[in-house]
Amino acid sequence: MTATSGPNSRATIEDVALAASVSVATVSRALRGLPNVAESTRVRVEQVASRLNYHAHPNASGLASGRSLNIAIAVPVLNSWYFSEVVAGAEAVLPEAGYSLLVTATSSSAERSEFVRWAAFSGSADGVIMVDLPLDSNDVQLLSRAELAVVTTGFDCPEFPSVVVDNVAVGVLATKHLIDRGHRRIGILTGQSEDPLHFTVPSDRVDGFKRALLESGIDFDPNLECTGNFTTSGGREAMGSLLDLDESPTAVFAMSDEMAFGAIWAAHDRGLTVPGDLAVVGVDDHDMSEMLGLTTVSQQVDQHGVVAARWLTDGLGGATKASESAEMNIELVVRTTT
Amino acid sequence: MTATSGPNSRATIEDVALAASVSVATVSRALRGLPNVAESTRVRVEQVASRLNYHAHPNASGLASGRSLNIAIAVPVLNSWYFSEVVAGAEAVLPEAGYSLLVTATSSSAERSEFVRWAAFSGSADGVIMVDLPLDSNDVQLLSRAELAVVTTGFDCPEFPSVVVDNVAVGVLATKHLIDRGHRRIGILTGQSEDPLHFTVPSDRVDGFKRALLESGIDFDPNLECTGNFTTSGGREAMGSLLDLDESPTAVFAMSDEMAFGAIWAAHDRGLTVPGDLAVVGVDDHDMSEMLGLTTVSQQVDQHGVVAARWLTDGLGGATKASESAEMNIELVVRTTT
DNA sequence: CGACATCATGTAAGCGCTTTCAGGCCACAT
DNA sequence: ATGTGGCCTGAAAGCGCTTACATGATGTCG
Repeated sequence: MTATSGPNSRATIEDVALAASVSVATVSRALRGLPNVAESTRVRVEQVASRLNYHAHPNASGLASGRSLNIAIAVPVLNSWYFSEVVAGAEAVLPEAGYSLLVTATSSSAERSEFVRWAAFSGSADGVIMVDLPLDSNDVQLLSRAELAVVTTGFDCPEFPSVVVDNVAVGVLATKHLIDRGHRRIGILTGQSEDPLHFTVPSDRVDGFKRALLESGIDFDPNLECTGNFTTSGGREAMGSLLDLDESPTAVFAMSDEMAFGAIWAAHDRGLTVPGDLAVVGVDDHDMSEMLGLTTVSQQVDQHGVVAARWLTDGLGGATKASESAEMNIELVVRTTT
Repeated sequence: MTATSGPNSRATIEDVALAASVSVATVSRALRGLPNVAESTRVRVEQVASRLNYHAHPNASGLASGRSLNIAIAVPVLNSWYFSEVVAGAEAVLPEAGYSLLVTATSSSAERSEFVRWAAFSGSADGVIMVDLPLDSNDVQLLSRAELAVVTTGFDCPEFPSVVVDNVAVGVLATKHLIDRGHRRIGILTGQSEDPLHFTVPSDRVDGFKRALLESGIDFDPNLECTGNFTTSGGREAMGSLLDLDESPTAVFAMSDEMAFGAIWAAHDRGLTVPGDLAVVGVDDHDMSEMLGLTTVSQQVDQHGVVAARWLTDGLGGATKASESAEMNIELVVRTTT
């Protein structure tokens, strides 16, 4: 049909220009809504482009303009409820701004650094969202030097805008709730004990836990702290070991709903009732929490992704803001496990 | 440091060439492991490249070579256990082959078509994985014409290699198990009743269900079929309506674990015990299924993503196979809900 | 010892866009 | 008429790579 190509090969801007009897420059301007194009010309070009199924080749336009129209998101793992919510949130808003989402899982510190180098030097993405992957100073340096927009989620990074939650407040809220219910011997299920990534969420929540105890005059008992790795099975094991203690807790603060599920499971394993023998409060408001009646500190996780992505696209659009940080809301949802 | 650029801007192949005292062509060849490069030269180039933090600009190399080194994956939604497993599986193997993953959620038929057009004409990706998104003939045509590798997952597409499960067998397996346990009045929780996408998984599983009943001489009762939309809350509602029937079922086949969770919930709502008053079998082997003791037909979902991705990268690597289809294993995992 | 592969390297022509720069055209004021 | 400015458009120079193709330097063999 067209002068230079059959229907099989992709139409180029030149095909469109030829068919519309204008120059490639005009096609480029018309299709991108740039000013200084006569309305009649624009319409004609758009019609031809659509007829030819023309899509600008991203590599070519990216090379010429220096922009890739990609946003890269890095998460520790993909197949976990929390991270897939964040990714889904980001994915939901990026297309509106014309961006695509490159997804990478970086489970180790080495992989994270490799990702940072790639993001900083390859030009694959115009912006980066780091989810729960604290950056070391080298990472920060590389990312700052690159002409790259960066937003972090789940941890505060002074150098970049961050989407965060007040995790101390999360710990306080959950723990106070248990104390209000009359509990004095309260266990806590944390994330990793030793964290090579220096992820502060667990320690902040522990701090909140301790603060709430302190304010109520309850001594913190280190024996009641146990690591559940943020997983259901980890929570089950951790809770199991707490329940097998001579003086086992009557309530537990699990710092993720998944660990809370494991805690409930461990209680059932031992014939204990929830909340009769063990009260449980989690964090997240996981899809399954309502069904299980789990009391939890809700954070709208997908919104973390949405906010991070918006921040990036807005910044890229021009209004590059200084590094602020957005604090997301939390809310105690009381159900039947407390 | 280098001749043409400070440490802030990305190093180009020319910087490397200059620093290594060779031509850009040699750098290109050396770094990509092409033949006809002296070993000493290759080593030197690699050292310089590494020192300069050089990464080939993907847009530039993509434009020149016609390859993008991206794989695009499209799923109906991202924040669902099933799809995040598939995506995670694909993401896990692509980096090995040098590919990045572009993730898109296309919840409607219009979005799916838009994705197909984009994939076929933009050149953003060298390959595409369509997950549970049946293609219409127009989609197939566009994708075939584009020089694009395509793999489908979750449905059989004669034109492209497909990663599938024998869903009739799934239905038979689950239903027979319930019949073997002595149940005669068995309900079924299906996906959407009307599916604009022509997604055959639900109907195949219903077929298996009916076949198993037939083989045991049990009449199929349409009143016992209800739609749960593959979600926990949908399953709860659907199961609720079945349990409120005059002649309610003593067992139910939920065609996803999430709906099965909802079914268990609905039983608890009414003070019924599982499996005493209601036996439940699901499909998937969701992370949470073990904890809830759910009997289920397991399919290694993440492997679907792995197989699809490998197929793509292998094919792209040269050995482009004809459109075969890989049938993934299923297995009944008996736990305490039956 | 000259002819001819063989290997290592360089030269240069694009890949399909964006963007700067330089007109051409027309309306309007002078 | 002449000048002036505002619009619209086209020509052309890259963006940073890959990849024929050309070239020189070796080595091999009759």
